[in-house]
Amino acid sequence: MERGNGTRSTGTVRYPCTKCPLRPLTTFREFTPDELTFVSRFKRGELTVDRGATVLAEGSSSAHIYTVLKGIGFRYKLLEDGRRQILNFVMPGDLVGLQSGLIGDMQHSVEALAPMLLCVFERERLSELYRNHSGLAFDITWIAAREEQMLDENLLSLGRRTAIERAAYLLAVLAKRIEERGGAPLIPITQQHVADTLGLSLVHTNRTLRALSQRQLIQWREGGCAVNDIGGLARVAGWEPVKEKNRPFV
Amino acid sequence: MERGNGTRSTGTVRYPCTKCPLRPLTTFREFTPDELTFVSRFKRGELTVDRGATVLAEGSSSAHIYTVLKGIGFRYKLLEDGRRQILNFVMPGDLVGLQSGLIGDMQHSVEALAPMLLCVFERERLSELYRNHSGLAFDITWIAAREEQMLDENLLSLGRRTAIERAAYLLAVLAKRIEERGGAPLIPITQQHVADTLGLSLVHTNRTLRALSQRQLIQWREGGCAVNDIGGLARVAGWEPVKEKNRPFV
DNA sequence: CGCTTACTTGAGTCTGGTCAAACGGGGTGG
DNA sequence: CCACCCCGTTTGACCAGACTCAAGTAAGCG
Repeated sequence: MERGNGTRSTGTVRYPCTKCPLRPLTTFREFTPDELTFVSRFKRGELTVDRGATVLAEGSSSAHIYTVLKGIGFRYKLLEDGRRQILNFVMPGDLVGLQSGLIGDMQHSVEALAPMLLCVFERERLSELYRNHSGLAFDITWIAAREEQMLDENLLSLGRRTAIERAAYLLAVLAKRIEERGGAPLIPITQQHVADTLGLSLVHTNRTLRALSQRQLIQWREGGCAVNDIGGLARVAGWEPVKEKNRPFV
Repeated sequence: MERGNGTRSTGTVRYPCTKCPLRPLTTFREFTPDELTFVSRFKRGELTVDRGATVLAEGSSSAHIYTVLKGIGFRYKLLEDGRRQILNFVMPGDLVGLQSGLIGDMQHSVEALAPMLLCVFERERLSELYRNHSGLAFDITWIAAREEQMLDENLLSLGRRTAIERAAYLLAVLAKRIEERGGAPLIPITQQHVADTLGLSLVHTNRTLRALSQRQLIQWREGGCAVNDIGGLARVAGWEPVKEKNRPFV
């Protein structure tokens, strides 16, 4: 049950907000010049996190809030005896640490699945944002509500879908989200991650994934899962993907 | 699989914000006079919903947002074939319909478990709130983040807890939330609701609840579940209840 | 009194869990 | 260069927790 600790470093700012790698993507909305100026000052630095390293740990209360610029991570919780549940995955445009930023301390941990680059904001200045840029404040709430929707979907999955439906749903969603962000069609995940997301054992997860492979819907490779047919997966899961557009981000 | 449709009526305003039944509870924070004035104007009416009636339906896009004043409801989603998953319960102080208010349409339904009284706000005026009362805007985000935390816990439960742990966790949380709001120590729930929350079959839920009864932790009565020992349930679940204080609400 | 709703209980089945072992690729130290 | 090890994946055999089907009970109601 070894979980690496890797590197976690704050380097120089390589991406000023004016060159934010998110803005070109059609998934995301535009900023007004005014907002852009504010956000530029709001940003305090960048954080790089290696695969397997921890971004935020349960119980800690970070002074920062992050926006994912690159890479993929996952949020998870542990039970006393080590059972792990992955709650959701975070991708470019998602906020990390909002819960601790607002309520106090983190009730979950975040770990990088693929090398991540995060934009750092100071939690202290959040109220300033709320006071002076209600549009951005609105966006933050929007993002929180969107996360809530995803969690709702995940709960439906865990509670009422069969193993193969769950797996199909998970991979379809991940592939879609990666695709929307212009990423390669390879989900950098191990079967242990899938198991901990779906609430299944590793062995049964493996058999379930093989079943999906045999139906030509996915291929398992070194380094992750290649999705051949998002629509096919969605059909297995009984789920209808909806393309997301003009999503806000900060 | 019959699910009643009941009554859903908008009556006169019985509780002006100055006499809001939530404010006396220690769980909730105080308003500033300024905020109180604004919220009073923000409130557009009250909505009464019978037990079993629908507050909001999946797919609809309501022009309103609600705060629960009295009663208990639950949010749920359905799969094509009728499988139902209860996502969470809403209680006094919780916001209902925020997702549709921000993002567009509801991705889940809300039904009353015990007769509900809700405070009605217009979605249109939300941006006004964000512009002029950043404190309240902050609170709304706080509430959304808190809901996220609860969903995280529920996911952990569904994914990694055993049947009896899940049941104990659910009942402990519900009892605690009801208690904090000054309610009677009786959860007005049927075993079918419990089953649909825990992702279990009705039969297995029944056996699991009997096990909790035999351990003297709960008693099942006509009308719901009486919790004898929240701490005991929490211990079974491997969960630590944390008392919530000064929770914001709108 | 018959009907419905909610809870119980029994019996047999099956999905998914556990234990155990093996395989294959990549890295490392001898 | 090879032996060894580690990690992630794969497979088999067996077990158990949870599901389904079926039937029965008890309380509430028109």
